[in-house]
Amino acid sequence: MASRNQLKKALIKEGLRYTQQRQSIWNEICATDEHRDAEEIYLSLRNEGMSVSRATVYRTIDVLVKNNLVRKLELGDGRARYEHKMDLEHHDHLICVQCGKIEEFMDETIEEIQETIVNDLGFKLIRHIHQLFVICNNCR
Amino acid sequence: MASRNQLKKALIKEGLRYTQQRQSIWNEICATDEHRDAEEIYLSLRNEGMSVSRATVYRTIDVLVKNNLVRKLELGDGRARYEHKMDLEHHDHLICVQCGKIEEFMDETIEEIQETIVNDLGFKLIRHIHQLFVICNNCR
DNA sequence: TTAAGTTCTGAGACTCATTATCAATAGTAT
DNA sequence: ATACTATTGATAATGAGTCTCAGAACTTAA
Repeated sequence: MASRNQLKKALIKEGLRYTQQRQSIWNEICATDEHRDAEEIYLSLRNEGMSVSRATVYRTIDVLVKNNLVRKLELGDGRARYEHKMDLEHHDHLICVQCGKIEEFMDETIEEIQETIVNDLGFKLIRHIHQLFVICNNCR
Repeated sequence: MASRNQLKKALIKEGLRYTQQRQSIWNEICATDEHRDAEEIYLSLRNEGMSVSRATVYRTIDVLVKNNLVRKLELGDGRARYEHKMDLEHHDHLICVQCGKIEEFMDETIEEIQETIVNDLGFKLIRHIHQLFVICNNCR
């Protein structure tokens, strides 16, 4: 469920107004656990009769990403996918190179090793991308 | 050093001809350990007086990537970077979000855990992307 | 509640990396 | 050489994402 408060908090923090379009876009992203691109999100909204423009979808997603309500996934195919961050635990992704299905994984040991690698170099870890491209069980 | 034989082998495998342009591009990519984008590689070639077109640079890089002579890096900023794979050991990347500097890392344990995760799901690991976005020691 | 000021929105123009097109050129085989 | 095939370069096209700007929708002050 999309939280109205989380959205409002983010908008206030950015000095932006609370609008119907912004709420709809946030709702739409929270409506599924799929990993959709901006166009898919836009078309879903249009199908539901919402009147929003592509520009507003992109603009709003930017705000949501910046405020940690949404995660942007770059899979290297030129279209970013988005997932809401309502469920709090961090995870990374498995992507089937045949059917495109995306699943999630999380390994505490990997997370720790990453930190160690970065700290040992005297760097500071900001974020990471860890994607496993696979052939899934349905496609073998 | 760019290996002429490796290139020729790849071209034969693909049913393609050995040409001066293709050799120059392969040479140029092997000339440094930097992580350059297609435009930078193209401009270096032009600066050295080679006559190649952007189109040929892109086309040749595709062949090199497909045949494992070159690795393509997608950093999420819309420009792919390329590195030759002359030195055989696998590695992943650290990218400074401030200055853009790219370094390499490798951790055997992470590699093993990845395999385990994928195998336990009954999938087959094809390739992976593991990028640590950091603030490097120069930028802190 | 109106006027004045501000922010949002939508439509479409624009950007920029990459890909496609196609005529001219170069390589290959007979 | 001749005929055939692949390659190249110039440029047009593509497509995801961003920018622009005029009109719409809020907000605030009077």
